[in-house]
Amino acid sequence: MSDGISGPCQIIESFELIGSKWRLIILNDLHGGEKRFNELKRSTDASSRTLSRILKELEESGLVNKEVIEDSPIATYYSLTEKGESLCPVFEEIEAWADEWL
Amino acid sequence: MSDGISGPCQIIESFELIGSKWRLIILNDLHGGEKRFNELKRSTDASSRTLSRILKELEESGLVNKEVIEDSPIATYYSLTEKGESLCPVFEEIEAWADEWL
DNA sequence: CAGAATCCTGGTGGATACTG
DNA sequence: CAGTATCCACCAGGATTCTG
Repeated sequence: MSDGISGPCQIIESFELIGSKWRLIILNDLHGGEKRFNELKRSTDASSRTLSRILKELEESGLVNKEVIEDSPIATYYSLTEKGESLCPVFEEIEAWADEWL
Repeated sequence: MSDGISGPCQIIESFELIGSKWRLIILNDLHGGEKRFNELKRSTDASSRTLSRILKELEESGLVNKEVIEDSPIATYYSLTEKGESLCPVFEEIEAWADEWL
C-alpha cells in the first residue's frame, strides 16, 4: 500500500494507548482472565507504584475493568473490557509477525 | 512467564522494536516509499538528533534499509526492508481496531 | 545534505515505606 | 490486600550548534 494511509495519527494514537512495555505486559496478562492486584504484581514483576499507575491508565482508556469487593481484606479484580478484548487480533498479528521474523 | 497465550514475551519483544511513537511514525512514513533524511525530518517533524537515533535503531533491527549515494551533496535514502514491509498487516489490524474503538 | 556533539528538561519507573 | 507517597535515577527527546 503506497500511502493512501489516511490515518497514521490513528496508529500513533493507538500506540499511545497500548504501546508501552507495561501496558502490553498487563493487557497480555489479563487475556488469561481476571486477576487481582497482587497477582498481577507477581506475574508481571512490576512495582506497585507502576502497576497501579498503568492500571489506572488502562482503566481510563476503557481497556480494563476494575471490580472491587469490599470484604474483610479488600479484593479487587481486574479484567479486560470488550474494547480490551478486541485487541486480540492485533496481538495475534504481532505474534504472527514475531514468529516469522524474530 | 504467564500462561495461556503462547508468546507474551514475543509481543513485548516486538513492541520493543516497533512500539514507540517515533519508530511508528517513521515506519509508517516509509510505507509511502523511500525517503531521505531531511525529507523524513520535515514530514515527521522530528529533531535531527532523534531522527538519526531512531533510524539507526530501526536499521539495526533490520526494519529499515539505508542507501548512501556519495555525490557532491551526499544523499541517503531510507526504505523499509522486507521485514519492515511485513509489518503492514499489523498496522492494518491496529487501524481496524482504531476505526472501531477510537 | 546528513548527521554528530552538547546541553538541558520532563517523564517513566524502581525501591522503599506507609495507610485503610 | 490494594494501593499511595516520597525520593531518586535514568533516558527519551527538544533545541541548538557544528562538520564532512
